[in-house]
Amino acid sequence: MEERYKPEEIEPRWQARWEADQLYKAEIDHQRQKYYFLTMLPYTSGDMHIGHWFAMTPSDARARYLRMRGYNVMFPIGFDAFGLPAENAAIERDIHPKQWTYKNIANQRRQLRSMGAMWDWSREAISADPSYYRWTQWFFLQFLKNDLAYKKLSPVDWCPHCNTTLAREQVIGENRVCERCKTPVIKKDLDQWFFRITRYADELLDFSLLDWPETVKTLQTNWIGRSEGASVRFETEAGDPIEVFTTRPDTLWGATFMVLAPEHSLVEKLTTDEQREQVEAYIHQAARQSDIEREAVDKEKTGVFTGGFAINPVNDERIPVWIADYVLMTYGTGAIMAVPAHDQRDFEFARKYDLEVRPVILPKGYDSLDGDEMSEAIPAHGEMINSGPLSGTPGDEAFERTIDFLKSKAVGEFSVNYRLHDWLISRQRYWGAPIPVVYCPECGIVPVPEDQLPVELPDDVEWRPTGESPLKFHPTWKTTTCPDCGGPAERETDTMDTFMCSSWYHLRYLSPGYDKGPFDQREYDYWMPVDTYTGGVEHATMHLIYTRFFHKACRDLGITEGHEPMLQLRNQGHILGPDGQRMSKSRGNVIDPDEQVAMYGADTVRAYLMFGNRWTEGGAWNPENIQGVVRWLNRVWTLVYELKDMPAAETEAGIEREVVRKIHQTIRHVSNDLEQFEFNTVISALMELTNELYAARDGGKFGPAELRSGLESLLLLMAPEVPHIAEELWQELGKPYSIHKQPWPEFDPELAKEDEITLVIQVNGKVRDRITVPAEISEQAARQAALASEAAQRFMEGKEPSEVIVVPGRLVNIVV
RNA sequence: GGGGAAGUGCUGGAAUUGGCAGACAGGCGUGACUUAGGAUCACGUGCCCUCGGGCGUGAGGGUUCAAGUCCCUCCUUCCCCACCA
Repeated sequence: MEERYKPEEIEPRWQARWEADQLYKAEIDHQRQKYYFLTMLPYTSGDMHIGHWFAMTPSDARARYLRMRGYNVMFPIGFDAFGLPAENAAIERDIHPKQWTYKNIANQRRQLRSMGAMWDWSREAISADPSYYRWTQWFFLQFLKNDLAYKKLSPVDWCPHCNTTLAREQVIGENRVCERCKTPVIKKDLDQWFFRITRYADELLDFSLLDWPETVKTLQTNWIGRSEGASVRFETEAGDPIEVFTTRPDTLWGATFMVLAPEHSLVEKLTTDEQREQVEAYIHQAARQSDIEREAVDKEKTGVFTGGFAINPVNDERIPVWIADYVLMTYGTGAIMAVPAHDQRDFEFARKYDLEVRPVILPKGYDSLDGDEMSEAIPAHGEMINSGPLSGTPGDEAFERTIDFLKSKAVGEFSVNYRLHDWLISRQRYWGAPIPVVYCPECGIVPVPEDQLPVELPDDVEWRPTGESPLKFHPTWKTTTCPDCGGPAERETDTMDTFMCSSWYHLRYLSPGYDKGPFDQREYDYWMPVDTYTGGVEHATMHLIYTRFFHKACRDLGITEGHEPMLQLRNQGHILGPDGQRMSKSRGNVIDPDEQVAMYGADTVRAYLMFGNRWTEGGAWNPENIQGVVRWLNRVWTLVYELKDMPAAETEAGIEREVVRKIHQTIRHVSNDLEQFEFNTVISALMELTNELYAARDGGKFGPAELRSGLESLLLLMAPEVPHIAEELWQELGKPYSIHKQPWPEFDPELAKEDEITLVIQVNGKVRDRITVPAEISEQAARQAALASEAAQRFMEGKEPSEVIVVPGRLVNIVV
């Protein structure tokens, strides 16, 4: 047996053995407590970089630890394979998206295998496989059947030259031009599919069942953006209702004008002939500008008077109606009542266009307010003034009393508004799951019957850019017959948002080959919900909201059980390039895991990723610091091989006790830190134990038998983090295969206990002395020992202590 | 503008959650050993000092016997969202 540590020799060997033995296959076992450990699946737009390893290998270590603790752990993996980046990359390289994607999958699979993780490959799922997206389509049909999916007109960014929809990232620069042909992009209304996620907005705000990071909960809460207020019906002079949402109904009497979004449907009708030219010019410009460079924080408010007027329902006052781009069609109703005295945006607008500012709230500290004199809006709450019958209402009753007033006059009521919109799932793209619907001139929208799923994506399409959606362009694909009447019909040519595929992949892992449903109920009953989910925080508001919605919607359809799909969530940070910048090919700072594994071995890379940065923080990849891990593993390796040649020796009782103590302290340390996702201190604790074993050996008083037992404990604690070397050395010590089937070492608090401690002696909070005392020292004895300290006495300068604080086992502070 | 996270040696980072600041590593320095290896091993390494000690966790203030940790004000960096009515 070669004695040098050669990871390139041992790692592939053990990986092959583990796989041949199906060591990590997760099967239902009702005798054991299950643990579903999920890590976000990779997207297949290229090769993996070290950031994937940073996300996955610590998760693997924790999953392995739980397995050794006796849990029946499922740790599955798959590929998120549909979507626009794949399609674009394919176009760039002039290769079919499918071919390109599956080529990437093959390489990613190889890369993932080289990690030595405990993936259960028998549960692999790929979202672009027909056997997978058949069920993505099936979920769509369930939503459609139960009124959770609907169609409506919605604007998209459109390139008039390429004649195609553009995704947000394909619209570039301040002038918003098409990334391909540089033509200015326009908005175009298309009939698209939506999911009613807003129906679940309130439930999604409830995180009581979740052990999730506060940051993610806050991000989701803000994203959903619930605000309470009133919905109030204004009317145009012609009698058309203009519905308005306001969080400040108490300021209704101060509404001196209204503002509509330029896209609002009533603009056309309200606009008078004199104003028409100006209004149309503004609308045209706003359509181009509405999304431009929003970073321009203090952008000056602009707008145009329509010439039309509306009636304020609380006082029947006639107020002018303007349009302005600071009112968004996508929030609320696309129309606001403007109260310049109490809203800063309205105030700026009013001053600019010389509109009336009328104070109707008198906050504490003000005797009176004069609209002409004000220099900014006063948003504070307070007593209502100039408010007709409600004048004099105190601030804390203003909201409710106004609502009551609105109800009594039947012009408004309490209302809740959300920032969250319904989920637009239509994509005018090729590389996605086709939406399983046909359009029949006789029967309208007809769902494809479930027994005809999947609606397969054709391979023989022109996927190079032609100005048409590839599915529309296909000569025959969209031509079909109506499932209802049998007449000629056309297929929907849009595909589904790829977030739809990833909203339920954790369910497909349960039974990836199952063909009677999206998952096998037996597997669901045993494994679900996901116990731990790990991945990047960048998914906080998209994927992680969608998957929660998906689960809740499916629960209401009787498909899933429980209220949440993933109980515990932990996010890792990002690994940056050695230059501290985000890794990118153009910067040339990408760290390729293949190269690192070839250079150092997978175990070293794994351990370094855990050791080098805090997992939740990430940081720059430092090519020097990895040497510490290289040396550590070499030292462990050397120590195991040195054992063979060690002369027999008696171990001194004290030494053995010390090592055993260190082992048990390390068990506690490593166990706690793995539970807490604090991987850097896991590795440092293992290094400390290694150093302790070396020190004991070097003392010459540590016999081979004791060293062997110390090493066995060390290897067991190393098994989750560095699985290959642990397995190899475990075998070298003559222990039975596999170390990964061994139970986690038991922690014994008695054995971890220190006999002696260093008692810190402070005078007035400053450390003056340290003495070694028995660990069990009484408070009284500690106090006496401290007062007896010469150093302490010197600093007490003969004064009497006014107070002596004893922290048992730690320190004594003498206050004089 | 709103929200979130974080500021500790030359670097990555520890600190039992209010109790010895700098564990464990990297780097650097000095030395040992050399058939030179991706070496290895030993010792040292926050700053200042009159060698008693003094000062030190972004800045300033506060609470406390005791603050990296708690409170207030401010500064800096990174991330997310952005006219939210």
